[in-house]
Amino acid sequence: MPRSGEEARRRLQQAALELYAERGFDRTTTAEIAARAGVTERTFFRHFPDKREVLFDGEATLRADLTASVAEAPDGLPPLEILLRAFRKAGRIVEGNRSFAEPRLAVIAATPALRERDLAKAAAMSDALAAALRARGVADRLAALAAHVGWATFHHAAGAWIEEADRSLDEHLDEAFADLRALAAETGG
Amino acid sequence: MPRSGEEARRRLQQAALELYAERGFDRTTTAEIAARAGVTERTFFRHFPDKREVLFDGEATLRADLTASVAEAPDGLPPLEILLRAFRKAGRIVEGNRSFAEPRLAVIAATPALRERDLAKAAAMSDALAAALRARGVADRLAALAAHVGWATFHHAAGAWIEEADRSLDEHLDEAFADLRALAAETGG
DNA sequence: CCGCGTAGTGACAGTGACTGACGCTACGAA
DNA sequence: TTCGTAGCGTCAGTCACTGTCACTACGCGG
Repeated sequence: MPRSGEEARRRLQQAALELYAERGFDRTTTAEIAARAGVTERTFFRHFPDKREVLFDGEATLRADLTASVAEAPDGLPPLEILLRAFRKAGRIVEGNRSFAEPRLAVIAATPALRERDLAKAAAMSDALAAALRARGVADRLAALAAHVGWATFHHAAGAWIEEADRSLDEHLDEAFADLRALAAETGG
Repeated sequence: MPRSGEEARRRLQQAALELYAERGFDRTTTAEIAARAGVTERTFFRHFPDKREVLFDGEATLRADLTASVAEAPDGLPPLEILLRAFRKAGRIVEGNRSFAEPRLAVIAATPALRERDLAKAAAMSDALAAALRARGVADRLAALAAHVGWATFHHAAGAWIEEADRSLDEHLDEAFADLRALAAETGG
């Protein structure tokens, strides 16, 4: 069949997303995904380590992009501002994949096993962002906290963007970070 | 009353923990766990929904205890203070299970699949604590934030308590929450 | 134009997690 | 004693995932 393995990879992702959305994650077999993509089950596992990972393929690239942005940010900015700029830049790529991101989020929300994987990815992302901040001289615990809260805020903004189609991801990002600042300004009680 | 299948359940947990620690999680089969516990593999899955869950059996009880403590706390206390008191009370039970908790943490830290489950349990715990706080009238987003941060702090204190045997869990809890207050008092940078 | 290495794949066998169904047995209540 | 039932054993089956080998289409140097 086709010489480029990248082609089969994309077909597998598309087929998996469709089937997960149609029948649900648990009632979809990897053999069915492979069949719809026009390959064998064995090829599925050559491209993806397991049945869940097929929905999280972009995470490694996104993580690399974000940490690179953090590293390149101008000096003198507070941690959350550095992160917001990185999110805005990466958001352009995310915004182009809306037709994939939308059903993807719905499927993840409906499947405990996928929510679990999503949490693990979020943790890995937080760790990577914290390391990138520390490399810029941000204090240890502050870097961890900023990375954690920052990613959670991005995650939240992305969800809001999916639900509210007519506004841009940037708008949702700005709003979410504004909410965060307001929340932090409250003196608790 | 049931014909004490609770006995088999405890033997299964003990056997699983031992085998995971000896050979590692991936190289332990559920059949081996069952054999060491003196039952069949089928019985393992009657007590636990999957191979991971056998290490997280106390979580539901702990969650119930904590949310009950939150509900019963006196009025007028700030959210984090309510949580700290709940953690102290629940900590007494945790402290009695040190011989189980110690190898358990080591195995979880060494196994990606178990770390994933651990994150999911933490998320469930945060949600439950946030709901308990909201039931007391704590504002929506503040409840979520306090629950999240509070549980993370408890988790951290429990880890420190495992590593440093000679000090009590209460001491570690107080120290962790003191650190948290200091961190919050810093005006960023 | 011709071998020749290699990346992507198909085919097949095998392991192990997990499920459903059925029957047995010990215990407790009537 | 009898009967209901909870816990368990046994067996068969599905499906996620892995190791291995052979094949085929290209890419490259000759």
